Amino acid sequence: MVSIREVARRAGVSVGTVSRVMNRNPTVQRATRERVEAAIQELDYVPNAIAASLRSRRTHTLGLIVPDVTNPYFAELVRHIERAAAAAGNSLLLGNSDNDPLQERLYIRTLSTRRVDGLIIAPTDASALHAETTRVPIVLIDRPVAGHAVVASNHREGARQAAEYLAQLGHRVIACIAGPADIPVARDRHAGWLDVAADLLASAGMDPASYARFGAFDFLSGEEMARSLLALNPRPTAIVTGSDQQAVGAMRAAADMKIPVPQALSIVGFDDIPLAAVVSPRLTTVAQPIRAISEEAVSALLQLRDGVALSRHQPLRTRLEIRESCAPPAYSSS
Amino acid sequence: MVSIREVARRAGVSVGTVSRVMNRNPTVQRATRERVEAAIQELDYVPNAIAASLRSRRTHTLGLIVPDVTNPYFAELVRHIERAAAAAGNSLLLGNSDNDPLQERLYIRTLSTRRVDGLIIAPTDASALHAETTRVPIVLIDRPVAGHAVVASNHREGARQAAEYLAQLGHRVIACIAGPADIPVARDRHAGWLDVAADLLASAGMDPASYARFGAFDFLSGEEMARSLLALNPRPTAIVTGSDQQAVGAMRAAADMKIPVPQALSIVGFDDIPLAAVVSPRLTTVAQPIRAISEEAVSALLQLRDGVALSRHQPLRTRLEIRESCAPPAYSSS
DNA sequence: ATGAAAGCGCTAACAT
DNA sequence: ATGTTAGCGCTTTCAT
Repeated sequence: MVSIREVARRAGVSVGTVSRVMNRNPTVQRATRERVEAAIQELDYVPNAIAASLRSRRTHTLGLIVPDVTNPYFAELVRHIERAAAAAGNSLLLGNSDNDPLQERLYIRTLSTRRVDGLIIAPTDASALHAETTRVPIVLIDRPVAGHAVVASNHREGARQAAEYLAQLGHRVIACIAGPADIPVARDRHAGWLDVAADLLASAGMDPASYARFGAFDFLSGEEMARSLLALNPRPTAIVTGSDQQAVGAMRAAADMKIPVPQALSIVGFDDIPLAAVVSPRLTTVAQPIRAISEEAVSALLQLRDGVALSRHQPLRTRLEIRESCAPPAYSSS
Repeated sequence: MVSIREVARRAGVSVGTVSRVMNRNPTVQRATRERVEAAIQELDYVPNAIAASLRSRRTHTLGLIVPDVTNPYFAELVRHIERAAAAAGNSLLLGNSDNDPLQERLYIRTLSTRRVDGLIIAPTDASALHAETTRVPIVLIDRPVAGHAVVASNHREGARQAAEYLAQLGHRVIACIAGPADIPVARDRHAGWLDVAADLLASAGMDPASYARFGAFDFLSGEEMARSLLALNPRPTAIVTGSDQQAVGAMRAAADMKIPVPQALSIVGFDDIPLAAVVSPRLTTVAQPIRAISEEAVSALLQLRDGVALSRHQPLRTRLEIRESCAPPAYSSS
């Protein structure tokens, strides 16, 4: 593989000058620069970023750790973060924590070893971060952990929007399919549901807790929780879910139980992944500003890396995307 | 940041010995190794993989370039490849080509610069690979390009299975929703459909070409192509698609046009992503062995890196996953 | 505006 | 079994 020395020799300059050309140092004379560029072309020189990183202490590489790329929400996140990173001249090292704090910890180590310039993490569990005393700049996504910068949307407010919309439609028995009980994001959304549904349920003589389920964010789990909820008496006329995947799983359960959506059951999703707009009926859902989250996370990380003090982050606004999966309850008394 | 020298000093050994311990060189004595390990612990030493890579000429990093992580098929691929890479002690640098050959070429450059040990690419267009005279080992996924190793399933055979299944059910007017016309994978699947549908269509006096559409692999495109196909006279009673996403888009179009699936229209997907099993009706689809593909790609790449000559790859077998989205045609004459 | 040379933190070859 | 040391390919002072 051709090295910087050979380029220098060919262009008749010193290696320092070649380095300056590659780093766009404006002090090199135009003619010199052109000779060097020609030599680079002719030799098809592929600079060694490893050597550059060792010396400059910059890898121009960001690490991203997500629980599961297979979850469309995170897939969108990965895509936008990758794009933002690339736009700023950075590559992306990807880690899949599989919702396992141990894996997460392991990746933080591995990526630190690789000397990434910074880490973006959608954390699965606070402990991994708490224990880690790393010197790598970190920006969290979705979920705050004390002492770390975070970019997130207002999950509780989002779930509350969803529940309020259903209440306005006339629903009284509104159930909740939440994410894993140990994940704050899931708890926040559950809390948003409770803000609205607790009184409604209680005044009808029911225990709000019995109308909530906690489980994974995926299709299967959503389907199972819906089955359990739809077996309740009185049966809920509406369900607020913690993810679009759970919502689609719930639609599946309803179909199996011959409960028409939205005529006999209203369902609201969360995230607004592309799938939400194509299932039948089209899913009404709480849209997260995934792109804004991604871009803000990258720019915050880059600032951190450059030693800029971060201002406190404002939670980003969610937006209720109204489509077809909700309707007034069948026998609404209003 | 603490360096290997400090660890050596603390353990009372030379840096060479510390290096040996870290690289599991069996020649170090047990007692020595334990002293070194203790020092590593006490100092919370995070080795610098960049320096190690510069010297050893190994980055233990693989590059993966996919057209779009947001496509569930590729998301699954990323996940399995990441896992296989991690199991072999390698990290993963991810690039999203966005179906753009220029982007793809750019990523190949960037990752070469980063000195990845190898590259796994799901190519968008042959030209990017053909032009590139890189010295990095490359393994292709899904789609062959002359002169490169490839791991792929038998797309044509898969689509043929799907079409044959529909023919056996009694369908005669079987349409095709294909991927982009310039992508060989899409053409292969289209060819598999044609193998079965051409005669059927022709003997009924129709032009097979008018029952095929080419477009993107996503929901939206599938929906549009289905609309166009379902406006045909005679209307197709079945559709073979190029992806599960297109199939779900087609189901959406059918729902909008009040055409019940599978009673009046049968639909077969391709890939078998998790979504396929939860939509209503559950999607009958051609399953690709994503995990096998991923693992084989990684192990082939690792072998290439280590200078092992690769044996010719056998296309992997697809499997028709029969679920609920197909039925005999409504007015089957049989 | 450019050259010379030190050195980033490791590994690997060689020495003992 | 372990120490010593050159050097991986760059960037970055420091000279000039």
